[in-house]
Amino acid sequence: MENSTKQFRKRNAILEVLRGTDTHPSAEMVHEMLQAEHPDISLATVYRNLYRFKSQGLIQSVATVRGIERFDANTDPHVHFICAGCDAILDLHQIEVPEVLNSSVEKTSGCHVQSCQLSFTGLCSNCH
Amino acid sequence: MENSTKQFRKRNAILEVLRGTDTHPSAEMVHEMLQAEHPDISLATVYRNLYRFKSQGLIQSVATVRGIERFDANTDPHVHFICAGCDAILDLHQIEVPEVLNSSVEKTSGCHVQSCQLSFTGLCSNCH
DNA sequence: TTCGTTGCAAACATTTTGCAGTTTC
DNA sequence: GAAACTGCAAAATGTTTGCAACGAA
Repeated sequence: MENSTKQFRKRNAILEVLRGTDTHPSAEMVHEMLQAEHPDISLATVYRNLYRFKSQGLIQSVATVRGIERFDANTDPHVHFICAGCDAILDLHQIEVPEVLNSSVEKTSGCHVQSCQLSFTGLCSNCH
Repeated sequence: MENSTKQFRKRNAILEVLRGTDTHPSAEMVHEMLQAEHPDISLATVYRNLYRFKSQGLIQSVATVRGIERFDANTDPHVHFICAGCDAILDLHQIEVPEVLNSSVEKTSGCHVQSCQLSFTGLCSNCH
């Protein structure tokens, strides 16, 4: 399977859009961002491939804002800020994800921890 | 406005259901939990009142699991565990919400922070 | 020819809304 | 009578799926 063949051009374009942005877009935003290069791409294809990438661990879903799922090709644990004004999702690379707590959670709860999400909500600099 | 009058019986019942559980139910779960006492309650009423409570700050939406919003009448900051197996949401009272980071986030990002959410994902004790 | 990918349209699930009927003040 | 709450059904929204067509192996 060679991923640069025509067969996978659209699939790759979707992944590249996600990898080339830090806006944590929704399926529809990805679709819009592809219009210039792939005006004939269907929203169903975007959804299908986002689902596939997520299953493969190539991307992650970082939040659901106003009922809309938002995606991120950066699967390293990192912190997010979600703006209640404009629905922007920003990366907060300065803040550390408290994964050190994972074992503490497992001990006190009996749960098996796979991941840890930390996010802040408020108004971004454009909205306040 | 007396909240025990007949006019508000259903509204209060919805809030009481939420206050009496720690299962972080969805709108439909709340609706089901009300069937015994209020078999004639409509799902629209549940949705309308959940929206109202949320606007009033009486409840909060803690997560969207498989596209379904989940609610919590406990609005104190606390940590959640979300089970990928059975979709249960558990409170992790032992772990502290790192709100101390709020000012640090504000300084480094220029955002105005209103709240901070920390959650862990994995498998609960019933699912592993 | 077999398999995988796509576009389109239909289906689906969750949530919201318009409206008429009822209760409260 | 005005305002608020509710049930019902319809609408709206985001997402998934069936199917036929096409392209690659």
